[in-house]
Amino acid sequence: MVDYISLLKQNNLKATIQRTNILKSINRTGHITIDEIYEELKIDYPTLSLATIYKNILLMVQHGVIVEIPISGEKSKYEIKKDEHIHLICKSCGNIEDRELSSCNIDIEDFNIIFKQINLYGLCRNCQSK
Amino acid sequence: MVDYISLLKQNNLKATIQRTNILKSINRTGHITIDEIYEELKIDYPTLSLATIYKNILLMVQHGVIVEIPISGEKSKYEIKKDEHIHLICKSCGNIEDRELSSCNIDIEDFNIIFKQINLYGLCRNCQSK
DNA sequence: GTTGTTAATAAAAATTATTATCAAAAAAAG
DNA sequence: CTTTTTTTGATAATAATTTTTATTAACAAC
Ligand SMILES: [Mn+2]
Ligand SMILES: [Mn+2]
Ligand SMILES: [Zn+2]
Ligand SMILES: [Zn+2]
Repeated sequence: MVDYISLLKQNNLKATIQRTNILKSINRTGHITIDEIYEELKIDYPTLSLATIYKNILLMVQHGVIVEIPISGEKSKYEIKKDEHIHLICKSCGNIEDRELSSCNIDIEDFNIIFKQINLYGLCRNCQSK
Repeated sequence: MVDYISLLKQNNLKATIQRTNILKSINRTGHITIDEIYEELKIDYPTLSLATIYKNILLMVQHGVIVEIPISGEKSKYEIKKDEHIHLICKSCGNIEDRELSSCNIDIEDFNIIFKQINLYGLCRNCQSK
């Protein structure tokens, strides 16, 4: 279990109940859209405003707590910031799986890389056997 | 110079003046947003409708003429579909540069890759020396 | 405990982005 | 040339996102 309060404080953000709940949703699913967070949280927390989620997602991205994963043809998903890794995105079931970045050696000249975003689209193991 | 008429026909799309102009904009800039296409084309072609651009961009993506490049924190750009390559995206000047995919060896098990999307964010040569 | 100060939230409004509708124009087929 | 099909432009409708405003929560000073 992750300590969202410390995580937020480490990144100079106050640990409000809204923020910790957003992080809980993100962490539970691994990768999730803003709409999905809203749908999920408003069950237990009906007064929560969608605008608050947008605002806090943006804030937490800016403060490096979470990262955006833009996806071709659909809405961005968000995940807790962690060691760099790549995404295997299944075109059939939509599942997103994390994999080691080490399976991908990159050698670029004349460019100072700050961060990498590697999405591989295809069929997951499950969907291959159907 | 690219033959947009053949390109469209090869992909079972009729070569309208709107479509060839959209492709011309995309090709001239390499990578461009929908808004930028509209701003650019309406100078020479004031009656062109933004809805027509949205409609044709979607259609040309579906027919494999162009591809969407989703980018963290900003609007998607589009480019002519060509051999797979990676993108070097400068966080300072915003420039997008194509590079060979060969500089990146990928070795994944249990996943059937259909296509790859590799964006490297950082500083381009120009912006490094500032 | 009350006040003042600040920050965060919820609700509402405004703005922006995207998609749908449909008549007119253009292109293709016959 | 006439009919049929496709595409476009204009506009309306919807959806997504941002901004504004009013309310509430937190908390230290009095
Ligand atoms: Mn991930
Ligand atoms: Mn490119
Ligand atoms: Zn799958
Ligand atoms: Zn640059």
